[in-house]
Amino acid sequence: MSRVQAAIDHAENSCKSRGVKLTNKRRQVLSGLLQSNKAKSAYELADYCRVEFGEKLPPMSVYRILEFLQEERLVHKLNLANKYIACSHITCDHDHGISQFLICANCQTVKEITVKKSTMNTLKRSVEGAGFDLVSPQMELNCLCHDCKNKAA
Amino acid sequence: MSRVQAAIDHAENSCKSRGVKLTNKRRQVLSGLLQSNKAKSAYELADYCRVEFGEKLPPMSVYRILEFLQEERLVHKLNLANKYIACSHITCDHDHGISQFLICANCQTVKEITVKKSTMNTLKRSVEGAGFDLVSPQMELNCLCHDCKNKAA
DNA sequence: GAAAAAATGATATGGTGTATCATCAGCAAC
DNA sequence: GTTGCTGATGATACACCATATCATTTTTTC
Repeated sequence: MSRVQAAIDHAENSCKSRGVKLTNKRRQVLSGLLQSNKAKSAYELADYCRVEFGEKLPPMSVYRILEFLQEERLVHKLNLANKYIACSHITCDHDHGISQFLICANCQTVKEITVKKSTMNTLKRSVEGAGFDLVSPQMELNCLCHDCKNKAA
Repeated sequence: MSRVQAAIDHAENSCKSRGVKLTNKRRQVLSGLLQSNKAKSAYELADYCRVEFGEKLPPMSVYRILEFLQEERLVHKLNLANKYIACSHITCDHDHGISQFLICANCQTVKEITVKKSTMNTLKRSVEGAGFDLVSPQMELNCLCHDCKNKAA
């Protein structure tokens, strides 16, 4: 079974146990995100569903579906790029920690890494010292992946 | 002399020594950013100039001016909010270090803090371990300032 | 199978940003 | 001083991301 199929199956179970439905369109959008490790925009996902499944899916619906998938913690929104990506921990059962996203500014490849609690605590203290609280510990970092770096050289 | 005026004078000198011109409109846009500690969009700055100076300033020009101000390191773009803010180190002569921006998700107030080199190096190593390079060490953190936190409570 | 709820479609619109071409202001050289 | 160059600004059009609103379809529930 493919990695994508495994993740979708897992998402299916997760939704069932939470009493919500992973409909066909939702599954299609999710598969569009799983099928690559690049961040995709809502409009790109609409295109993907049209091309791949012959479904006409208006952008509005994609946004609603993405919102649903975020609530179910299956998808992250990358505010830095206005794009979306599948959570890399879909197939984990345990609640995962704090995510940082490394976004390649050239090819949009995204890698999700987790931070050490101690580093996060240091950061939190420093933010609170400045009179602020972290709303979301999610950090997005503008990067260049080594593939693109090598091609550029 | 006001804090804003001092910063503008300093920017004026800096531009002169770099052989570029801080024109009237550029000065107005910069003052719009200096005059508050909130991040502002290009369109908000256009409005500010219209109201404050009676200048009709098309958004296009604002973007060009912001680009110029960024090149002169007088202004930062906050990609997380699609807004702009004056560099808090305009009046420093020395080259300043790595900036983190704490952005209040509620009121848009921004605080620019600098990170310890050691923390940044830890982060850099962890990013490189994942096969990426940091393009810009600028980090933007989604926060809630204590003012807004207290009001909400 | 009718009423209620959830999901999706259709249309319009707003915010951010860029591409392109035209115009204007300052300044150098003659 | 006017010709021509360069940098700065204006005007128009458009692309992309996102939301508001109302209509329609599908699914549950009783």
